[in-house]
Amino acid sequence: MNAVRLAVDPLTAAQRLLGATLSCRGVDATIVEVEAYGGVPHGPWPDPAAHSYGGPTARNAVMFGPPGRLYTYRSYGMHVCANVVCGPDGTAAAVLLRAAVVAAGEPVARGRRGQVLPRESLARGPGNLCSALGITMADNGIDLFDPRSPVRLRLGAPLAAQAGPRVGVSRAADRPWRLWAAGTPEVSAYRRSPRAPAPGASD
DNA sequence: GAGGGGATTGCCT
DNA sequence: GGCAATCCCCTCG
Repeated sequence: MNAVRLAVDPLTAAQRLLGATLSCRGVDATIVEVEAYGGVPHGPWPDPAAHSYGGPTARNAVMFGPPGRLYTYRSYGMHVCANVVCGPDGTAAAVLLRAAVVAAGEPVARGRRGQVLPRESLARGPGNLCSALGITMADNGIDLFDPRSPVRLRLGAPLAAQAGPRVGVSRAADRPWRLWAAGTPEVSAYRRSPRAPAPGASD
């Protein structure tokens, strides 16, 4: 079981997910950009920007469960974003998948995106990644290492990573928990949240 | 039961 | 760079 390799802190898990292959409904994609998220204030990785910061709720319950599961949430009412749960069972942590390179099933991915796009844009951005792979809210909580699952994850040799601040978060905006594979054009553009305090302000 | 916010995206000027 | 689209979920009364 590869899930044990994710039973670690979110930043280490994020590093291990760079270069991993995600397979879903006819498309294989190599993960090239991720963001680490932690949990509750008094847990091992307090993170004010994480959905799990306020404790378990119906929405974020999967984040508190065992590693290797898929945590999906709806963003701004229209996009689905996918996370890989990490950390030991009982802790809250996850890694948001922000961009991937489509390695197989490109016509399927193009059909889902429904428009003419350059190859590197097919799964760039967390919402677009889920769209290209066909991941929906119904996939929340599934085991990514179960051969029967419609969404599968295969860990490989991690890629060389660069780090920077997370995109779009309004709290702990300067924490460098966004990792991407050096030199790939598929990584999403950096946008600071409109609600984030000025750069350099304390968490 | 109502109200507000958000780990986004693409199109507008 | 600005902004609208859109839907849970969470919080509060």
